[in-house]
Amino acid sequence: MTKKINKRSDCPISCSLDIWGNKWSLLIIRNLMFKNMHTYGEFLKTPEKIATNILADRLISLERAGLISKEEHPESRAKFFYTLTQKGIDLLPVMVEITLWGNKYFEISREAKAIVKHAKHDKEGLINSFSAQLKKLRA
Amino acid sequence: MTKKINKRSDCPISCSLDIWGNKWSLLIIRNLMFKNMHTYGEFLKTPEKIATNILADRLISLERAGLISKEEHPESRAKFFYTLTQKGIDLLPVMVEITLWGNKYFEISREAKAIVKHAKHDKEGLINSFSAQLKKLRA
DNA sequence: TATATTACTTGCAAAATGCAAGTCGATTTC
DNA sequence: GAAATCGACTTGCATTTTGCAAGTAATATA
Repeated sequence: MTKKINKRSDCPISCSLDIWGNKWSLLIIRNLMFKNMHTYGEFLKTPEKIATNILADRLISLERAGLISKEEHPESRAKFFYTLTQKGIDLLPVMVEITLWGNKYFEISREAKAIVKHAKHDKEGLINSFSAQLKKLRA
Repeated sequence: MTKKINKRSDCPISCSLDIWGNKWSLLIIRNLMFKNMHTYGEFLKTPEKIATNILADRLISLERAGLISKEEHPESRAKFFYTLTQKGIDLLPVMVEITLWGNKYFEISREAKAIVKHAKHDKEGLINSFSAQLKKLRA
């Protein structure tokens, strides 16, 4: 397991990276935030193909950092239901800006373009609407 | 040297992380963007203490990705002068949102708080003013 | 009761990161 | 103008992180 996070400095960017500055954490956040995915199995099936041990590790560290929460699945006791905490939901502006930047410099999927379009037209509205939806999941 | 980047998917977030989704790249961008640092030696002296070989590696990969540019130093032929390209400057909104998120969840430096204050008061103005300044450096 | 799902764990290989020391050309000092 | 210093790396090796493949254990389904 990845060992405890030690802050490198008191810079907000450095502190943020200490938590989610790696190849996979923000993709898990993305799945929870924009793709309506909530289970281990769904995260595994993603096109980026995260390795199962890494996924397990990242889920623990994101939970420890307070960005996500692991709860009983409403429909099956064989699964768990992961959601974003408020701290995780608060990454929405970051995720939207990354999406806009990525859109400017890469060929991206139709699905992502829909979010880009919404963001360009009404960024605040997009963030508020996703934020409201995500909060509903945390009953 | 880190090997060639291979895109994991056509998701803008995934593509972005393929370029700068690691512990150090955004800190180098931060140094160029907010701290008026432009040389190898300045990057090394940062409180986060990047290892010299990693710094060299990240500089090459950021340059290859088109986010930074390495030029002659205006004052000495013993140094090089690194600047952000437009692609790098375009990360300003991402960096500002990360800073705001970091501010919400960590104890941060006075210096960073000044940027936070400016961003909260007039985000667009902050971005435009930094953007203009950074462009001037690219003569 | 047998097979399949789901969420992991484990063992090992490969890649990335980190540390300390060394190189090499440009500048500064004596 | 030779010697020391500076600045930007490179190199070798240890540690940590990531990745792959296979296995396990608790539900759930047939």
